[in-house]
Amino acid sequence: MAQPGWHRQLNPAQRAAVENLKGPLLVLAGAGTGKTRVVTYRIVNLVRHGVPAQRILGVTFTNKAAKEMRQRAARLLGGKRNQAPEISTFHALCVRILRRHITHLGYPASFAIYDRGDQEGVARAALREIKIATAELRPSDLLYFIGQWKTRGFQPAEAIQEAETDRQHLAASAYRRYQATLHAAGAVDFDDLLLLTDQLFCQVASVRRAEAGRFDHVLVDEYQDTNHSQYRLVKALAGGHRNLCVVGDDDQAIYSWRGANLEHILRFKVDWPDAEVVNLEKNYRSRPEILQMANTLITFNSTRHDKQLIPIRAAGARPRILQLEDEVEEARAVVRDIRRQLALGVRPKHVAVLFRTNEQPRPLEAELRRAGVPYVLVGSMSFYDRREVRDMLAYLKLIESPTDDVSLLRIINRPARGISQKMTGLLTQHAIREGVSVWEVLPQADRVPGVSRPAVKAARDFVALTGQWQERFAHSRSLSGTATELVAALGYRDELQRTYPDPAEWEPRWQAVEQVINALASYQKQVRQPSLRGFLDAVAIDDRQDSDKEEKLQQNAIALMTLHAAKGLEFPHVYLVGLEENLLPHRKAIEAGERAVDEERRLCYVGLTRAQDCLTLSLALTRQKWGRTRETLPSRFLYELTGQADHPRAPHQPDRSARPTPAGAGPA
DNA sequence: GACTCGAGTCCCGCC
DNA sequence: GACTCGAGTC
Repeated sequence: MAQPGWHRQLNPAQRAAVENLKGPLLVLAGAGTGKTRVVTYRIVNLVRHGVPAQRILGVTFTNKAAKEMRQRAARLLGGKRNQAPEISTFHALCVRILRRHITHLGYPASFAIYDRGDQEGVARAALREIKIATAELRPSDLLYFIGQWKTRGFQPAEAIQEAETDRQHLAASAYRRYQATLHAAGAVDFDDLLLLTDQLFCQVASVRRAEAGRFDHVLVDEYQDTNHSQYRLVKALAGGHRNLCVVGDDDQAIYSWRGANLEHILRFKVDWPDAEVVNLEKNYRSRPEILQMANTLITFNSTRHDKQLIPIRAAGARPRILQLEDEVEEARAVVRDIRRQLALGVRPKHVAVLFRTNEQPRPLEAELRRAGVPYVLVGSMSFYDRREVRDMLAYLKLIESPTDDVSLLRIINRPARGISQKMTGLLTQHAIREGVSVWEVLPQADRVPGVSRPAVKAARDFVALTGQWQERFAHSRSLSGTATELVAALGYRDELQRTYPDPAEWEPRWQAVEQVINALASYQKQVRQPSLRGFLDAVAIDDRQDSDKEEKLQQNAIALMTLHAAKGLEFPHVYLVGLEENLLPHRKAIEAGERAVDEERRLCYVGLTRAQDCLTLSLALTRQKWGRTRETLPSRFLYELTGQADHPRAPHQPDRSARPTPAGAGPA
């Protein structure tokens, strides 16, 4: 068979990964070794060899990755829509599976998906119900514990067994309550999407067979980031045909804190003994000087597949290290340098500033604004946190799933309709006692002791109103049109104007409402069979149709983002700021011990390997922390990556008098 | 029950 | 520095 043109563009290792089509395959791909290209070409090659595209499943972790892969595959396959492979994130895949089969687990098919804000409400209520003072355990702490358990696959019963400290015991019993509340409300949280799908596959063999039977080939990107449930899902989906290809890099495992287990990629050969292994080491992205730093740094980690990134590109500039007085000076120096590059003709979109924590970009933003340099802060999802947006979504959620108590309680008196907090409290308590949702109590509010007559009427009116809009949405030909009518009928705009007389206050809030409707409009334009539930699912799993962030990234602007958000991306010019002890590696990681610091080192490694041509590292000698100026210490990673640390694993002795002279360090 | 005020704590990262 | 929480006050 004649080889298509792209075949010649692959090196032997890549070709092996693309051509070996049968059975399990592990592709260990370092940073910048053409991983995405290999996955996409492999899909294309499968289709060339007669596998129907829709029988191929590609799984990624982020929507961005899924979108990119989908677009590339479509381009190479000639873009026939009915010929598209199924490429989605783990979460999107699970939502689709659960929508079809979740009734087996006793949840309604119209289950709501709770986001972080909703979860906090449920957590708070759970703590209150079992009489745990928030001083002992705050809702956010509880959610942290629950997240830890869920991403490791623990049900409440197992969590109770597993609990050691007092706090863990409290949290474990609150977890049981929390889960019961979700179940009663017909709702699931984000982690449940994976957990329940796994549970479904275990308990209902016919469902597992049906879902696994939809595909002949499964490909998984970033396999080193799979958690317990994801690992089991992959096994369940690929166990029959065994045509499983996983791609990953153990040196880029940076998500253990959300349950990712490096073991999964390290033991792939044990799980699939007949697996072939392909190593991709040739790096097409970065200059050798950058790779040398990255290679040197990562050897300080002990548990890893021993491999090196081999540079393909010609020599370039040596990475620089800037040392500044404080974080404001650091921001100034970085922005000054960026402007210099821009003046030389570098395009803004080719520059990224990377940092460890979300408080770091503040001074950078200030400097960039002052300098008039266009920038985009990637990953801060403030829009969907806004009160007005959450109100609108709560209305839509309630219309879609009336048993969703969190949404109901959010808007039952917004705009004010005479159901006071006290009345709501009585209704909620009654619902808990009866073991039903608040929605079911409302029509019989008169039977609840203490509820006033006007409140009874208001409750009934509210039920009627919701029912009416359920009807209208059910028969709606334009979701955004109906939503516009809903907002008008609610008098939401008047309410905003009443609450915030100053136009500077209410206008942006009103615009937020309009943006929800815009998002709905763009959703129904993009999807073949739009539904309210489909829109809410997309919003919940972050598959934002209006994703203006991404548009901005395409636009010509400097990208500001965390190291975690930068994974998978590349830029000609990269600035990695804040290379200080307690920041990178983060204080919490240092306290947690060596393994956690290893993950920080991988995080730093991810940052270094984002750079194609120019890499600049920086640190500040002092930094504001909680309102006080504190002295900092240079990051141990600076000593390691410049080859100034003893090897391997020299005990790190932070010492201000023995400041490193990291090559090229000095004021800008 | 709504309010102020001071103490104590603090967000590391995200689908 | 910003935020939450609980004590204390009206």
